[in-house]
Amino acid sequence: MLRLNRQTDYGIMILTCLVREDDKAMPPRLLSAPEIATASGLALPNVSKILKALVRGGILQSRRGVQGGYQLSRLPADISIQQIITALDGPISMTDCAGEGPEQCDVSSLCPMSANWKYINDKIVETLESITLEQMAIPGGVLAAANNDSDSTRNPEGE
Amino acid sequence: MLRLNRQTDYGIMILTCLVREDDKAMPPRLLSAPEIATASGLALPNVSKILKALVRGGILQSRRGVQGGYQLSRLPADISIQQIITALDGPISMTDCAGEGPEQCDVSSLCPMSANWKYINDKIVETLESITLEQMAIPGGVLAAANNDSDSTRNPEGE
DNA sequence: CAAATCAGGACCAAAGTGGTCCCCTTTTGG
DNA sequence: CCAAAAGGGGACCACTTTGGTCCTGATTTG
Repeated sequence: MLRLNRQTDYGIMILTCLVREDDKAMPPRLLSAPEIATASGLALPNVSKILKALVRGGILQSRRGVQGGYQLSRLPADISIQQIITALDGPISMTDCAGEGPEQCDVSSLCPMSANWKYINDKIVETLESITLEQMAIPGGVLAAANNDSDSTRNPEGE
Repeated sequence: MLRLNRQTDYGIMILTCLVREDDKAMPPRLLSAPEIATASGLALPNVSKILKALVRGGILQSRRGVQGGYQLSRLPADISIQQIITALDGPISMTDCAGEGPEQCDVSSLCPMSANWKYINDKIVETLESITLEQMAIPGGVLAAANNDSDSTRNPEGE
């Protein structure tokens, strides 16, 4: 089915919640895990686990202690879906052939597909890299961006 | 990791073997499961399972009985990677949101992402639909096709 | 009728995923 | 200086999925 795992799905949902919260409170403040759990409607332990992974992946910044919490480490327009998927699900690699490492197929003599898989993999990464969290956070945002600017993948100053 | 399962990987490998065998024996003959297992270097029971699924998915045709076997049901240029993946791994659907059925997110009120996911999903299906088995069967075939036919080529210095 | 061959599905071990919990460190404020 | 509020890092386990094999039945040929 080529499905990304539920943690990743939730993670993107959580991040879109953060974007909307930031829009509300313009001097963006830190949100604690319990607050984010409430806002997203998900269970706290799970939300907490996902938030930690997003920090490790460089998507979020955190502060400990009383009044601590999480915030985006970059503008929503500078965070791609690809980066989020990589943070929560590891690097995209459709097959072993398509991966980065030295893990060759053991049947590489029979397999002329390696370069082809790499190309396909790159194409998909490219697609996911071109979608930003900012677009994802508004209904129809991805489609609108695709219509407005069908050539270049990123627009300099959003909206 | 967004990886397709091993059956699918093997399936595509098997099909590229079939393409090459067809090229050898120009009046394309039926190949039995044991022959295909030998040609592909995979274990017979597993190859057999995959071949059956490919028949069910309309990629292969089969004939039973003595001298029976399998052959492609269309020309390699008319079989897309997308069709093969669908036959072996079900329809592509990155998230529940992106699926076809009436399976709405239960939190759809909080979730403006549904249309966005569908768009992303379509984009990936489109990519995989544009790659043919014929291209996949020759080393560098996909890249060559992409260079020749630059319908929507991205920046060459993209990397 | 026997042999070859595909069809369908049962079955099980192994791996992966999802979700929760625990204990530790950091920070703030009385 | 200590207690409370928060995040950090894993361990842990139940559940599902996947990978692979095998068995039984249906077709076809000679």
